[in-house]
This record gives sequence, structure tokens and C-alpha cells, in this order.
Amino acid sequence: MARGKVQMRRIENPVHRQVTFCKRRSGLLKKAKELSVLCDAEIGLVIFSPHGKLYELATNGSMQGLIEKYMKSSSCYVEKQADEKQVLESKMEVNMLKNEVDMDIMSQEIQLLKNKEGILKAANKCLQEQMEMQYIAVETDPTMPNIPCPLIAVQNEIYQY
Amino acid sequence: MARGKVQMRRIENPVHRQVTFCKRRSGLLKKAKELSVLCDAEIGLVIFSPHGKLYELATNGSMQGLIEKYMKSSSCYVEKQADEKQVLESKMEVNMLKNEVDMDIMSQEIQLLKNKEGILKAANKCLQEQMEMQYIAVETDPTMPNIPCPLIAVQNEIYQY
DNA sequence: AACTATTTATAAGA
DNA sequence: TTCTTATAAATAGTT
Repeated sequence: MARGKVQMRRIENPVHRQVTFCKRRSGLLKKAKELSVLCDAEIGLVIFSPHGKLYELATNGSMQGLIEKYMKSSSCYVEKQADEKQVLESKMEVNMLKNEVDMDIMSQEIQLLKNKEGILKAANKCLQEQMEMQYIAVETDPTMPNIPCPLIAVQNEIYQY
Repeated sequence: MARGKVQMRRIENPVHRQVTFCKRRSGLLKKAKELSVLCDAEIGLVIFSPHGKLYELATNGSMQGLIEKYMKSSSCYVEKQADEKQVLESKMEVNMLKNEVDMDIMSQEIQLLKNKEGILKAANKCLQEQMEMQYIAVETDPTMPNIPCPLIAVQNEIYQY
């Protein structure tokens, strides 16, 4: 823009390129500030040098706020960000539902087993009573051997009654 | 910058301000593109008009990528973003661990109940066998009444054997 | 980093 | 909004 037009392509000479980068970068930042002041506009500008160095300008307060504002104004990024959170949230929801179902099934199984246990215990008690009655009857015939069931002992030990 | 210097403060005339915004905005975008091309720099530029309208430029690909790159280069924002995800992730982890523990406890309860069931069944079988033997003995004394335990029927119905 | 010839941007007007 | 143009500002090449 002075002492010769500039071809609008990458400057190959690295020294030249670096100098131009420095000059135009400050020019761009200045213009951005001017636009912001003159026209009451909010501007965010980030510049990465070819070596990855960051130069930034955010006219009103912090760049974070501006990025958030941008993400609300723009479309896909918001959705993408929301997506990640939503994916996690629905994974969690599915996980909790699955566990609820699993627990329900297990609770039902436990309840069923407890019911069976109650029936077996009652049946057992009934059998034992009947046997006792019969033992009394058998007393009239002493030749009948009285063999106690070994599992009754184990059972009594476990239930402790 | 022509036909009169410009005072570097907000232009009060709204029409004038709008015209200047339009002109300088396009100038700024042009300069940004030029810097990017000439110096091989990556640039992101967002401009909000006073009315909240968004104008943007991202030189390499999408603005998203640039924002991510910026957030990696910058500090606090990354951490905040990561935080939200991490909170969700650890909630999920805690949830899964809790469920694992709960299921373990329930599995143990189920196993215990099954063991009890096995013992009760075996005890029951043993008692029934003993009774059968005694019934045979009682056959020698027909005056002895044979009262079947009603729960044995229920039990047999449930276990279907 | 400074200088300056030129190009470029743009303010005001149409 | 767009075009014009006088002039301010930016900057390429040089020192």
C-alpha cells in the first residue's frame, strides 16, 4: 500500500513476512478498536501468528463473555456444546433407569425367595409337628427306629430358632 | 479519514453512525483477510452491531475450531468448560459405583436366600421320606389317622416337582 | 525502529 | 444503499 502494490498472496520471505505481520496486526487491532468506539460495536478479534502465538482484542470486558454471546447468536456450536452435555446427561438417565429396572427385578426375586422361604419353613414346621405326633404313636411300637433328619440341625443352626 | 479528521468517540448521529459502521466493518474484514493471506495467520473476528447483529470472519475453516484453539491457548475458560463435563462424568461414575455396590448387596442377599431355600428343600425332602417310612410302619396300626400337611401341596405346586 | 512515497480507506456529499 | 472524490490513514520498501 505504499511504494508498490502488494500481491495478495503469502509473503515468501520470512523476514519480510514477519515485519508485515507486525505492522498489519497493529493496524488491524487499531481499526477494530476504532470501529468499536465510533459505532458502539462489540468486537472480538483473535490472531494466531504462523508460529501459534496468540494476539487478541475484546472490546467490552472479557473474551469469554463475547464467545458465549457468539455461541448464543451462532447456531451449530451451541448445539454441539449442548450436545456433549446432553449426551452425558441422557447416558446418566439411561444408566439410572437401567439400574432402577435391575433393582426392581432383583427386589422381586428377593421377595419371591422370601415368600418361598416362608412357605418352606411353614411346611417344615407342619411336617415336624406331624412327625412328632407319629413318634408318640410309634412309642406304642418300640421296634421302629427313630432316625433324626441331619438337615434339620443345619437348618436350625442357620435360622437360630 | 477523508474530508475531515474523525474524533475518536462514539458518533452521535444514528444515520451517520450506521453508515460508518457499514463502511468500517467491511474495511476491517478486508484487512483481516489480507493479514491472514499475506502473513499466513489464522484470524477470527466477530463483530456485534449495536443492535446485536453478528458479523464474523474465520480465516481457516470454522469459527468453532478457532474458538477451541483459543480456549486451549487461553486459560480459565477451558477449565470452566472442562469442569461442567467433569462434574457430570464424576456424578455418573459415583452413580455407577453406588449401583454396583447395591447390586452386589442384593446379589449376596439373593444367593443367601437361595442357599437357605436349598437347605429347607433338602430338610423338607428328608422329613417327607422319614414320614413315608413311618406311614409304612403305621400301616401295622390302622387306627392311626393319616393327616397330610396342607402346605406340602402348596409347596409342590410352586416348585412344580 | 524511523522515514516517506504511495496505496488504501473512508467521510462527506450526491 | 451505492457512487464519487478529497483527504486521512496505513503501510511497503528503504534506511
